Amino acid sequence: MPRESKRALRERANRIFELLAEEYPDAECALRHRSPFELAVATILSAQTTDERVNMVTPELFGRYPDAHALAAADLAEVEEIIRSTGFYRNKARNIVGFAQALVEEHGGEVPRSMEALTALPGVGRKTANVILGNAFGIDEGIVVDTHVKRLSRRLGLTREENPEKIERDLMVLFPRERWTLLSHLLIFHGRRVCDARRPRCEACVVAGLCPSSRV
DNA sequence: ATCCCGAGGG
DNA sequence: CCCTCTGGAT
Repeated sequence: MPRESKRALRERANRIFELLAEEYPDAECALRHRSPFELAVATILSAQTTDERVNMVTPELFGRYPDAHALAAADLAEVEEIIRSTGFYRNKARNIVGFAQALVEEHGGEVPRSMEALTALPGVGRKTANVILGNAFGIDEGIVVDTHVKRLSRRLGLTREENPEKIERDLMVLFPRERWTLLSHLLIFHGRRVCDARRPRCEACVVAGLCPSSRV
């Protein structure tokens, strides 16, 4: 069995992207809020939880603290109480209030638009910054390689690498830049709902026909 | 029992 | 590099 050509691989990869985008039309806006501020805060809260859980607390959170100035002056204990169900709530409360304070003090209350400025802010690492840049500003800086993206990329035969940075490079070559951000969301959605670590449900998978690991 | 759209700190 | 922080889903 001959190895798949680069061209064939790229075509298969982008066909997978299109099928997943069709399957999960709301993947890109699951965390999209009214302003970059809301999106950034919601993204910080989303660490180690689901979008659904974050979306349950954001109405109350942004009802009380509609902008960076309000959140910067918030009472920590109150914020903790509101976001409790998202997990890591003490860290996250400290982070989003500190984030708001940094926005006010260093960026005039606005969310900055560069990877460097974002990752300098409390609670924002590379992954969170990537999501903020992609969803709030349409800037595709890179691909977030979390455990889902890693697992699915390998199962789908998009990479043979193990190292997340090498996986990211392979994916960046395979997909046009304007698909980088959405790709992460699609693989994460699919990883949670269908292609999980324990028992992948190939019979319910829309890209099973394009997947070398599929059992069907 | 185990895993998760992570970041910060020792 | 390894640890901690948390709740919820499965």
